[in-house]
Amino acid sequence: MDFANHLKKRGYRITNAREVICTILENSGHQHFTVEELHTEAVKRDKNIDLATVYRTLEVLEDIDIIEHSHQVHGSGIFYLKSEYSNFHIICEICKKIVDLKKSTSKKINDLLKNDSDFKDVNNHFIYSGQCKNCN
Amino acid sequence: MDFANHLKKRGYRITNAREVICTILENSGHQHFTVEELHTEAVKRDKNIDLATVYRTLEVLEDIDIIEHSHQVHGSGIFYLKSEYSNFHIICEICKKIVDLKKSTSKKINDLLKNDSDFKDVNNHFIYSGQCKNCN
DNA sequence: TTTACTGCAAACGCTTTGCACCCAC
DNA sequence: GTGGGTGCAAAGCGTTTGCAGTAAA
Repeated sequence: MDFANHLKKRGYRITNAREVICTILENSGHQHFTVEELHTEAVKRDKNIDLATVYRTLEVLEDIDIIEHSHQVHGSGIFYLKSEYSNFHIICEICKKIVDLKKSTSKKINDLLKNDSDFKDVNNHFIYSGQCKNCN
Repeated sequence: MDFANHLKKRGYRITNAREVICTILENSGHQHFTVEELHTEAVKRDKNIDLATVYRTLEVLEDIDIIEHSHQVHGSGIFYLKSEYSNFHIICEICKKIVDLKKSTSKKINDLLKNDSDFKDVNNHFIYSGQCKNCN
């Protein structure tokens, strides 16, 4: 679970910005972050960390398979720890809570798409939205 | 099928820009357009039509339920005639062809999402992507 | 010492908006 | 005549990039 070490092993340098962002992610549980949120957290620990650096660090962490990102239909990208338990996500338009869908659901959706359209490697980098039970 | 008339009935004015865009859409079959593509077509018929006007006209046509739009994960929005036969769409990352998924598939996906997450009114305004059969 | 990484600022692509003029009604 | 619609230009938003300076190795 030492992300900085993963970076090192893969030939990336350990810098303060990267350590800060890794620490935030390591302690995040399985929270979903916008880049802004992550930047805000990072700045609390080092006020010089730039938004561009956050973007670049996230790109690196995605490259070494620590995190993944998805896109919302409206609004910014969402970053979170890569997990073997989930693929697809859904966000409540009202309370903004993000729910991870079960991997089995993701698989069923991919199968449906494949059978209907004959496409392969269907992209899952977007976030469904709707209204959750509590908001109805 | 007279979109300009629909506009009138709903209290919107008929302007040249609106007529031009309606004509393009009426003759489009069930093509999927980016705003750029639609603007390029519109300019062929009246070189003064502005991109902003295209956006505003599309908003109006969506309001009166003639068209719908979806978002790509990367790139611009896609506009098309509203249809009772399809909901979800998938685009080939390679050849850019857009395929309409069967409404039954859309429904099954919505049901899966609903059962897994307990969300309702699941958004379908995005476009899946993948690689189509011909491109593999 | 070397060059990967950084902060900063500017540019990106798509979309929306403010405004004064114009024309459909 | 009135105000809804327009073209134009500028700004918006999230993201990416160019660059010269900095610091990890």
